[in-house]
Amino acid sequence: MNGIKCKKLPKSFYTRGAVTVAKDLIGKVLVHKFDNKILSGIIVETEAYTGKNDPASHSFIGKTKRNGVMFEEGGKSYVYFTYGNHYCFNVVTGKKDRGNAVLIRAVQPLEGIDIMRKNRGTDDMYNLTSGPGKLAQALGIDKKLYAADLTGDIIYLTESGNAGKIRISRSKRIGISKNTEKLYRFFAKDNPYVSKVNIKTLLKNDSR
DNA sequence: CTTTAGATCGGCT
DNA sequence: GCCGATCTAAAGC
Repeated sequence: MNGIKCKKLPKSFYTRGAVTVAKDLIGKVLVHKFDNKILSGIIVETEAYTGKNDPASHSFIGKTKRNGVMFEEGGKSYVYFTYGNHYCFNVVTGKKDRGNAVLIRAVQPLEGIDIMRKNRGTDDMYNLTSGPGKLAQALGIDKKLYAADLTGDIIYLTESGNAGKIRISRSKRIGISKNTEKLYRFFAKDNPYVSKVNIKTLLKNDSR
């Protein structure tokens, strides 16, 4: 039972382009009902991936078994497993067959913080959800949520009361090697729960 | 404090 | 076989 304004985001929120949705997602709340408990966090960092125009996107190469849900209409979840250890959570956006998605890179823990600590095996608040692999682990997100309906009751996103107060910055994306010039990363300025970025990562993208 | 290397596995270029 | 929309631990300065 989350107190204040918790209006679920409608389907129409998701059927727009990935870049627009990525920006609008900053300050929204990600909710997962896990083991009959509510786990939630305020989204503070996202990245847009725009399908066939975007060599960095998983959907760039066309539809495969792995990325299939990216080609559905916006409003589903795309969860993928990478580097042998990590799940990452994405929101599918745009119209059918566009292959657009937004990677949720960091959230600020809101509800169920004790469970998140247990899931992550640390008590450090700033290390619970400050990265795409970390937040998936903290919120208990895995392959079972692949293609889940984001307007359903298991995993969904809501409005929050104070979204208007957040200042949004943008930058190049992190951890990719193609199409690195695009400013498709959005994050809440000066928020300590944003993923820790080594300046050199951005410089490295820059110089090559 | 900064930097590097290793872990680890599913999907495919 | 190869590589990745990452994270962590441990070595280096």
